[in-house]
Amino acid sequence: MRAASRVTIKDVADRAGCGIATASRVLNQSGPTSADARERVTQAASDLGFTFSAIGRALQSNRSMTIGCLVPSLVNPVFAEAVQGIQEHLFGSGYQLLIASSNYDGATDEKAVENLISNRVDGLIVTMIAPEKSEALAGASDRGLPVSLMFHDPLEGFVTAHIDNFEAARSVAGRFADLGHRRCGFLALRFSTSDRSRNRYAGFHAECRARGLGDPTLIELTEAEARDAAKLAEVLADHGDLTAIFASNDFLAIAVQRAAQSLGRRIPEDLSVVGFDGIDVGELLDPPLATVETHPQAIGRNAADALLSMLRGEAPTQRAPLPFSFREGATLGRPRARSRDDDRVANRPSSVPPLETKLNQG
Amino acid sequence: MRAASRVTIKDVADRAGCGIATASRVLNQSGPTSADARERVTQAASDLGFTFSAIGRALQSNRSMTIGCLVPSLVNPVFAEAVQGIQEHLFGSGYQLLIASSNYDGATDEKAVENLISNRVDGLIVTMIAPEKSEALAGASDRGLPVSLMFHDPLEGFVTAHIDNFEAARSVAGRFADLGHRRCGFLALRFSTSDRSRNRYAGFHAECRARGLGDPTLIELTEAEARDAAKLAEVLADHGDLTAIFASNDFLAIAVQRAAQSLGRRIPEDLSVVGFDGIDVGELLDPPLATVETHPQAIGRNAADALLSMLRGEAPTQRAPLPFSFREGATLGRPRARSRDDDRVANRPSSVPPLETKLNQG
DNA sequence: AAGGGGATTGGAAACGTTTCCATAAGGGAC
DNA sequence: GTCCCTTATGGAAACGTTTCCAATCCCCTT
Repeated sequence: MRAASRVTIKDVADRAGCGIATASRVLNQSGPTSADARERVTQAASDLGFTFSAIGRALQSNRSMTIGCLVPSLVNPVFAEAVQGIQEHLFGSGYQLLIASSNYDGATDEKAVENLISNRVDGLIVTMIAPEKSEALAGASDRGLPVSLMFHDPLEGFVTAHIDNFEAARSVAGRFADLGHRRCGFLALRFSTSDRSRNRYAGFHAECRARGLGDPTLIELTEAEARDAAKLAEVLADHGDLTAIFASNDFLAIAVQRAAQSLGRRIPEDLSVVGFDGIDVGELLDPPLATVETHPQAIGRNAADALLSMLRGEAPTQRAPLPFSFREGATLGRPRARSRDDDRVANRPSSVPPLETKLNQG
Repeated sequence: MRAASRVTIKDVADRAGCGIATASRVLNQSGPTSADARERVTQAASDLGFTFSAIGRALQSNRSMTIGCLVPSLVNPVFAEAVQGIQEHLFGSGYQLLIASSNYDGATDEKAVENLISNRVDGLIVTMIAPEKSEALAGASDRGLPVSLMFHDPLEGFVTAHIDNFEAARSVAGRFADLGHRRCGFLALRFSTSDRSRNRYAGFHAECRARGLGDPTLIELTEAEARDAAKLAEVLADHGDLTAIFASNDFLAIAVQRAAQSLGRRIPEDLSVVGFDGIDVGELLDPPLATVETHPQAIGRNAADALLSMLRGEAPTQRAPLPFSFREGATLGRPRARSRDDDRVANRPSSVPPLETKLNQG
């Protein structure tokens, strides 16, 4: 089948009875041409159904008009939406999107970046396991390839589209404190490989301290624990003293919510749960998940926008973090009134009545 | 910044003190070379950090090693997962994924395909609004470009990775009939532009008839109605006689579920709801959504696999539809026994106190 | 009428590969 | 010692563009 190999500009020129250069000028409107030539060339091009070969162009211009994008997985709606945001922002810019995913694997990550680079992308938009350790990424950036990060906190030498994880997490701790929670937990998956997760913990931790709650309990989950409701319930049971849990993402929060319910703990009466990301599903749950709402599509757009500006030759400038907001949901409430043996647990000053704080805020 | 423009194979050859051809042969292990030459060339290549230019290769081999993929939107997890499936199947094959999305717009669709084609992709994997009407797609296929469809039902001249929408929908109608439902509705969004939706309706309709239920009510929603809970509730109220609704996808089903609940109709006692796709969220709802469970990632893998086989030169062969299964959930039940004033109930069931619903839920 | 200038035009180089083909070198057999 | 064959090697073409530059053509000015 593979019929008449693609029609090239030479075919067009031949049919129009002119030189290649003229055909190129007409088709690109890139130089002086006579009305006559324009007529013949356009006619010939449409007769033949000619389209430019992006490859020929890329070779000669040394620009592929292609942008490489790497995310951990498209199954996670956060990343899928971000890519969609990039996609939409790029539409009409002439740039195409080459995409790769790593499945949260650091080695695949590195290889994928190398792949993208050897495809001669004009720029990169990535979310990696460890951008700060990627030699491929550093090398690319050093050689002048524009790079835009997504979700990562600011990193020396790169521009990133992100939300302020530290601040966002602080605000959650603040709410916990306002409501009178004293013993809070931070739940993380892949803690060691996610700068976002670590920064969220840092912010959460800082604010807990600042509000006199003492250090929150850091609970690191294995993949297995996160996936298996029974195991997660065990973990939860081990931390029965906690009255509020901040999960480093919504999926974890949802898992916690379900595991807790399966243990017979009511939410939020017995346990408050707050997630992070603000995926749509959260709102459909019963009770709806309280979470830090972010806008992945905006992150994608932002990253794409930053990259395009670099591609235009402008100096890379880090932009302000994107806004986040708190989605109230219904999984966050006051801790149950303490029983008498409460102080047994409390090694923290219980001097500040939660109610007061609350009032101050209003 | 844009430092020392990329190192080419010529640079490697120069440094190794040999000709370009030899360098190429060494690096590709594509011909006879002396141990000596091998040594010098590999050394030079690694010294210089050489990588092949995919563009140069593409130009000369007339193969871009790139596959174009078009889906309506990555925000819909069904498509995002399918793309992830493609992605994973392609990893290691040497092919890269160029991706585009149309936002459910037929014109964008067509343009996107043209874009991909002018990027000289070696093959296409697409889900379009109207593949049967796309000139770009037909043209590409005619010229011998391998094309793999996803989700679409079999279409003359193309290979598709799909599930049997007709059969799947029939099975839903069968369940409705088994449970004693007599008046069923089919809820669709973008009915006119979705062959999947139409085929599902066809199957549903056929089985309803076969089981003596009479024709199901076809309810076509506008985007606005689907998005706005209040409007959807109105629509639902207008069809108060229905005891079971089959929604053409899970998001619609979820919306129906919520709208019905807001009207005070209990699910499944007052209304049975079944969705389609089997997105994960459905299981988290209360009650969990009954749905036709499909596996988008498998569809993506399948499409990619079919495409790769065509790229290997094998004749395109349509494969069997992928399996689907029924996820029981808890939104499907027997219709309520009819009361005498049944027909009156149709509009505004204010008879049911919301509290009751609430209690039943606990 | 000749020269000059602007508007068009086409040849050819360059971009980075692969690969065909011819050449060179080395070794074994006569 | 010659010849032939095998093994290595490098030059050059081709892939589809864009663009520099020189050439041509026309028309206008002097």
